[in-house]
Amino acid sequence: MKASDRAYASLRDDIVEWRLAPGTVLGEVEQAERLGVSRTPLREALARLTAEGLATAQRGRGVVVSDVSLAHLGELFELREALECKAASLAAQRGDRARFAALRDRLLAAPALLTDEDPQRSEYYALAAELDSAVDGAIANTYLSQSLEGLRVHLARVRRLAKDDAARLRQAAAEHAAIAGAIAEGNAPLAAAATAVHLNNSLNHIKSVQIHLPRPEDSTGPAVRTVPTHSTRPSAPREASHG
Amino acid sequence: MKASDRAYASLRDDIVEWRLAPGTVLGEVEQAERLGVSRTPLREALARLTAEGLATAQRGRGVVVSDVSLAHLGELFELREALECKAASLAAQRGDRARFAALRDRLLAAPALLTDEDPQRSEYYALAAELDSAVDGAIANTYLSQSLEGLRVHLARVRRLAKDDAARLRQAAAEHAAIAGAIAEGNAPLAAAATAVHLNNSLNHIKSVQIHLPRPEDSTGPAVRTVPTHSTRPSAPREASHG
DNA sequence: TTCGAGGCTTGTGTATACACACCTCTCGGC
DNA sequence: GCCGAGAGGTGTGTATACACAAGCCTCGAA
Repeated sequence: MKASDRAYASLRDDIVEWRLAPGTVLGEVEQAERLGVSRTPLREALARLTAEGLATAQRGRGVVVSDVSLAHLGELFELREALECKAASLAAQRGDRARFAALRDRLLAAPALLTDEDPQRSEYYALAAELDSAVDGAIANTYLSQSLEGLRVHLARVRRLAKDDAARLRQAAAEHAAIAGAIAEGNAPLAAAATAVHLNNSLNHIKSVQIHLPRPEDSTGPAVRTVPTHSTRPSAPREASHG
Repeated sequence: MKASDRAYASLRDDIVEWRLAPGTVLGEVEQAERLGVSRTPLREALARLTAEGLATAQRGRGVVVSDVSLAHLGELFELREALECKAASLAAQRGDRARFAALRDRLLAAPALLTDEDPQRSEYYALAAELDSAVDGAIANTYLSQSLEGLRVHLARVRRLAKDDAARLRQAAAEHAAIAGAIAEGNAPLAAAATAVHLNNSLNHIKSVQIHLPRPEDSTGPAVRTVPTHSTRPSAPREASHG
């Protein structure tokens, strides 16, 4: 594997797993030494992270780990609603119904996975990822799939804010099952609606749990895509409204 | 300005303006010499292009200008519908109504801009860009704005396929005016619907004009985002269905 | 004591050199 | 005559050195 790939994967994991906190300055020399690569591949890794929105290039200070805040969370979920509702709708039109029916049944049985023996809930999250993957395959749209993929990186990072308890995960499993069921029935509007419901509940859950976040005022500006030379709006985002 | 920025901007323009055709191999040494920069900043430029989806990294052959085909166009417009409908909806909820009312009126008067003295239709496209910009400002969502911005690069490239005539542009202006009007009224569902109508008409227009495209079979795989190591699906996309 | 200017230090931006991998062409063997 | 292996060449991947810009600390003057 290329050194730049290793550096990218390592930094990406460190950010998603919160080993690198938001606001951390990613000095080229420092990170290059830490990861055991030279500055050239590290710069490529930083460029990819910046393009993905996990890091932000700041004038003079170099690249810093991008901020995550409740304010940005509303924005993130608005984009998520746009993409995932569309994806669910397309999957309902094009997907393999049997596959989604099977996923629905497994999701309905998911509460059994939430045992004390799996504190990481890895089995549950694997099942949710399987649904994501099935939707990806069903929509047959590279642009949309890759946008979703880019979004999921941010969502994995945000998951640490959610502090999902067993009750919430049971509810989420039911919501996922509803989505899978709607897709299995080929009911596109229902699939989109079920997705909207699920996202709304997810966001409300995170908001109810996480009232305060570190550094809500220092907005380094989130980014979900490469932005050539683009304005980073410092204003406060409004309340997200789903409907 | 940094050399990498210059290289990026230059290559980006060359691709969007079709001076670099799809499938063109962007050799590092060759392009570095052509643009008068060293390989290091050029590699950064190529990485940004690849992240944006204008170029695709191919194993062994380096980076090539990504392909554009009618098949991919349907996928692109599906993503566009997801993002722009959401954006229009949010703008209707949050936008400055007077601003959009003014835009609506100017768009209704836009057919007067389509004179023979402006074969590039630059005034018209500037007005359309102004609507985009107003929506961007109104939605107050950095994630969504940047996703839209990334999309517009591809749309500018595709515009060359559209061969918009005056009749189509007059119709498009009316559709844009409908969108602006719905936003001005604060009617979110109507704004989304008007956007869906406009996109559907745009896509159908392009399809009706461009039946055949160069190299529809050699699918180098489009990408609208950075993709770490991601599957490029070779299958043919289905018909886009809007509504 | 405070403000400003200048030098130092740190870090990014760029160029270039080197290593390695893959592709290709050719030659030899079957 | 065809297939395979090896050598050469092209091009990417990586490391490193150098230049420059920005920030900071310090020293001097008001």
